[in-house]
Amino acid sequence: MSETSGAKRIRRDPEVAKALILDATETLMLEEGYAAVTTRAVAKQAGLAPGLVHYYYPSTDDLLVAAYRRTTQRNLESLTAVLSSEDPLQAFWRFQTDTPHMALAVEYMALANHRKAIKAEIARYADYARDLQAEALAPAIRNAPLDHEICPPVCVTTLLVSVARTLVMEEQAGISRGHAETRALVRWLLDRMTAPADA
Amino acid sequence: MSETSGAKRIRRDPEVAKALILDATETLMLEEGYAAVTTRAVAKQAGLAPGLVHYYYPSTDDLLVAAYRRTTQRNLESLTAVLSSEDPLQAFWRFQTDTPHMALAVEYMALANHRKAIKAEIARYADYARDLQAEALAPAIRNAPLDHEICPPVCVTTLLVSVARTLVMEEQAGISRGHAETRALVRWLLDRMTAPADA
DNA sequence: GTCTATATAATGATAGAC
DNA sequence: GTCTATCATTATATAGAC
Repeated sequence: MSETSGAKRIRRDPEVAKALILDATETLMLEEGYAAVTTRAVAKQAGLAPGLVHYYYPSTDDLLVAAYRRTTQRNLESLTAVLSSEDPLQAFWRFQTDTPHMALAVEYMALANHRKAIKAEIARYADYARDLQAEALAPAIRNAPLDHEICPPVCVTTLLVSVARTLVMEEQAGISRGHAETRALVRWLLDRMTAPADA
Repeated sequence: MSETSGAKRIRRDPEVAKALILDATETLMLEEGYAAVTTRAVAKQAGLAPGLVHYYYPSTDDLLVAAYRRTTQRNLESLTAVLSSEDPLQAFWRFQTDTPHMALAVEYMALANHRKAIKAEIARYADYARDLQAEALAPAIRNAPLDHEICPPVCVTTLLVSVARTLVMEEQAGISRGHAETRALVRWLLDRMTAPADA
């Protein structure tokens, strides 16, 4: 079929085209899951020709790794802002329970289990980020309900991320039992922990 | 190609064939993720012809729902055993941190986000199970470190499941930072909670 | 740099032989 | 009940025109 169905050829800055492709990849991962990230779907979502996706990202793994790295970069910037805010612990909780952010993180985690190229990338960043978070949040934990020996800062961040991840994952899956109570508990604990250390 | 490459036709009890198919589905989900559950892969794993899978489970959704229901049935039996054991809270934690069990649960959760037929099934069971767990574990929480008002039983089970899920998910993805400390903390808390109510 | 066209492989699902 | 053969669809990836 050689009917002139095609779109016009638009000359773009390579960085613009790549950004369009990565944006589309992210949208698809969020809305339909990582399995929906196919050459065609990405191209369609981005309004580009399928071939162009392969031009910039030869294989699907290349595309996914590039998308993950950009997300990581952005997350580190958000994290820096969070940790330098007035109430870092509360800001950290808000950041982790932000649905788009955490939902995307969950997709990448699921992806890590099944794409080796991504797995190494994810593990490296996750371990690094947890250390960074624990170190930076430590000063904000002024009034811990548990002894520092039994509950060091890395436990606090691990627990917060665990609960935030579960709340977001389950909400997306239509599960809500216990969520209101758990959110209330975390709010209560964070309020206590961030209160002046004299209660 | 009509070379006689084929396997012999073995007459089985339908229940046996179905069990083989569901076993293969579970194995694939655990080892390669839900995306690896294709008609052909399941048939190969089960040592059966691809056509037979569709004979029992016309569509892939039918297969996945059947597999999920069998898993659910087994989980409820395990849960009953856990809750009637000597130390239900500790047994519950061991059950939730059992890697194959939790890894499979995580795959189904990921699946729920992208297959509508499964989503309803999962949400229904998850909400039901959480209520069941909270109710049954309540008596075992003899010495809670936090007030019952701010941390009711449903919070305890939600938190335990959240942390167990994260530990298993992350370990599978090659992430380990903070895990040892968090496991130690949970052990410490569970020991306190299950101690005689007089400390 | 961008598009169309196509080679190749894998998928879900069905028809029909045994 | 089980298997083989096959169709229609969709995937990754590449070649080449513009």
